[in-house]
Amino acid sequence: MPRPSNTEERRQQIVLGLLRVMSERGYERASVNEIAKAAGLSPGLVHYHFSDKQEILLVLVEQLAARARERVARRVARIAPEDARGKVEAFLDAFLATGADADPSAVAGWVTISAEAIRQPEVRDAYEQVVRADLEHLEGLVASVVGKRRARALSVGLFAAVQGYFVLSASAPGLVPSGSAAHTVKQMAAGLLDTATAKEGA
Amino acid sequence: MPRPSNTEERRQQIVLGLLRVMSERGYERASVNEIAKAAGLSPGLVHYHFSDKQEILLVLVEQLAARARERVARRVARIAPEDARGKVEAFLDAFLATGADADPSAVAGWVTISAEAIRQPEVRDAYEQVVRADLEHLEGLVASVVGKRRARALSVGLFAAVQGYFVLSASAPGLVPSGSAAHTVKQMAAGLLDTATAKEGA
Amino acid sequence: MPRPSNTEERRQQIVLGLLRVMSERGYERASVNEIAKAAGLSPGLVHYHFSDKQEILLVLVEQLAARARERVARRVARIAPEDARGKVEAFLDAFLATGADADPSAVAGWVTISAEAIRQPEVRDAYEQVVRADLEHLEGLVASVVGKRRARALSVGLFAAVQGYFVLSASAPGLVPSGSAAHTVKQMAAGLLDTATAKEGA
Amino acid sequence: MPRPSNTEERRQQIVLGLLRVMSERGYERASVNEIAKAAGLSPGLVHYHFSDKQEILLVLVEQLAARARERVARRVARIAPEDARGKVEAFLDAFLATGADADPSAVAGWVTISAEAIRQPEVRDAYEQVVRADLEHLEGLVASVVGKRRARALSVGLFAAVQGYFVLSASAPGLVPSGSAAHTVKQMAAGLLDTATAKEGA
DNA sequence: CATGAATGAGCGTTCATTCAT
DNA sequence: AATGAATGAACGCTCATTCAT
Repeated sequence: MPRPSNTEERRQQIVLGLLRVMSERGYERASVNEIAKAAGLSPGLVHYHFSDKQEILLVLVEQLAARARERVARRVARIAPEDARGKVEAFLDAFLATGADADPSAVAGWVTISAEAIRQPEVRDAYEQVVRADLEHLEGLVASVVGKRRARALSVGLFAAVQGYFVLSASAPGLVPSGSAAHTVKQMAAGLLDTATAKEGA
Repeated sequence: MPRPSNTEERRQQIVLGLLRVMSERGYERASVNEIAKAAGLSPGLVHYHFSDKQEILLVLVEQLAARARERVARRVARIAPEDARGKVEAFLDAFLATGADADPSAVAGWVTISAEAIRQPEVRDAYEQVVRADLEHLEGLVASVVGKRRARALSVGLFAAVQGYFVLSASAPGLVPSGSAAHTVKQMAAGLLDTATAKEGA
Repeated sequence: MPRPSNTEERRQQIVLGLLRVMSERGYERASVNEIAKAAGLSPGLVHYHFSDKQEILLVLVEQLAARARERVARRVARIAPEDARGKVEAFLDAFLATGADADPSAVAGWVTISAEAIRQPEVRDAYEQVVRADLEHLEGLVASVVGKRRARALSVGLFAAVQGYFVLSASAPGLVPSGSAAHTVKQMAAGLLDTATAKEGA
Repeated sequence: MPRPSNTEERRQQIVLGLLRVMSERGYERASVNEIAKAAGLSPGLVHYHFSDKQEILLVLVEQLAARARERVARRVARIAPEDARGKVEAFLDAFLATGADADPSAVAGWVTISAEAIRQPEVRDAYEQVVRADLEHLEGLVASVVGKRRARALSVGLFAAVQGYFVLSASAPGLVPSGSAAHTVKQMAAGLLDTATAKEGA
């Protein structure tokens, strides 16, 4: 009787090992040996479970995205169905109220992934797909407030603000007043939605 | 008669070589040999003019910052002294109206630098110093509109939006509607400033 | 009641797996995992049935030799007992009329084995033993025509030509006119045997 | 004043280092570290002068071929212009009278290259090109004796015999009677040329 | 100032072999 | 018999850095 497969568990360990090492040393400097050590495994095993280092990164992208989607879904679900603005705020809170402050290594990892997306086409594809999905979600929520025509640009703006807070909190942590991110971005959202609604009404 | 020093010219070439290579391959993968080739120089000369690879990066950070400061100064100077809101918009335009679209390699380089700032303390210090200076400038402009008390958080929010647009346009270029960045961020600014002014007035 | 042993069948599968992989990738690059996959077995099983990779190769050498011996025996048996020259030609046909053209992977495998024989003493021993047996067979046939004294050198020459055709057809396949090998080597044999017979008669 | 380039000298050392190590351990087992050691150089320098290990092999193929061409040219040049058969024999002597016996590592290297040609397309191309050039030379000499029509098949046969002697002397050295190779192949040549001439005359 | 050869540590990856099940 | 996860050494290759000229 063969030993029961523990492949998924091992892949998990390795992906989390990459996140840990990468958030401290970046992707290039996260050597496979260190990833293995962080995962408590032998170096050879990493390549038994992943065809190459990039594959680990791609799985990590997907996992971080899934975590975020869950957080968003949970928060948005709590909002009353007719409260369209509340859902937009819930979306933003999901990213900023806990994300940026609560899990610095995930934020650092995400910023690192953004930079890797610039030069690794496969990473870029994965990154774009994740961002596109998030954006479409947000765009839908925004459209309920201001209509479809203006939703795209507004949601990109709000999402950019979120990403920008990630970058600043990871790369220049001393400069972001603690706890201000969610509040400020929601204010931006309110301003954008008001303006757009007013125009729409005109 | 000693030949006139060309040190500064050489350093310039090398720094621009790094920017070029780095925007295509990232910092770690930008080998000194490639930097030298991009600069039209021999590899050995790079270490004659810089003590190590990181020093080139630090100079690049400062140069990109200086370029941005000049663009900002030029635009803000054109605004009527009493038009406080106009100056905020000029600041944002300086970063987004030309920056993100017009010089993709500088944007890619800046995003790469943000990620390197996460793990290289010296890079982080340089990055923070640059961001702090920009933020203080923006904060001053914002304070003229809404007062000192609220200026800090608002300016960080606007600056985050700018950084976020940089990241999105470098890492997921298909997703940012072309030309929308400056307009949207200025809308955000208007909303924030209106809200804050109203509160202040209250 | 113990299940009947399938050891021999498994060893067969593995040896043929090695031949398949080796003819495409060479011996060193034929990984045990690939051999197992080609054999339809699990990697661990390979080392259950063989102590190491080299042992598979040694068995393969013996099997390819056995195949060749059978082909030779079959063809030679068809020749009239008194037709000594006919037997020499039958021997050569056994190697070249079908071998080189009909089973490219066996030819590639044999050429690969020749090269491995240069550095692995155990492989060299196995290879030498096989070649010696073939040579002794051929030498016997040649001796019936020209006498024992000259048979050794002549049979080595003919055998060398056979091996040379193997190499050329495996390594530079475009250069050997299709179907010419058996004919040309038999012409060589005829020339050698004529000359030697004439000298012998003198 | 820069140091004068010694690139060609270094490349020579490295190529000869590969030949030495490869003739003892095969191509795959000839590690870059060992090649460097055999060449008296540091490991990193190998990749400074060659883009990869295969490039060293390709240069070696060309060098071994050049050596052989020179030996052939020297011997053939000594033969009287009208002595067509003598030139064929000189060609064969160039490969077998000294080659096989005198430089075992070159022979072992060549046999190794033949085997590598089976799986590395670039090696195959280089190998085929070398063999084609040699064959065309021999074919021209043979054609002077028997006419163009029969020359191709005969020259391939003789060349195969030469290659076969290389293989046997490298891989099963005990089985080739010392000094017999050149003599036997020349006998084969004589037989082939006689037969073909007779037919041609018919 | 400038060259480009040289160094050696470290990287991602492969792999024969072992072993718990 | 059989599985496939696990190991760790070795490989080809890259690279920041040094240095003789």
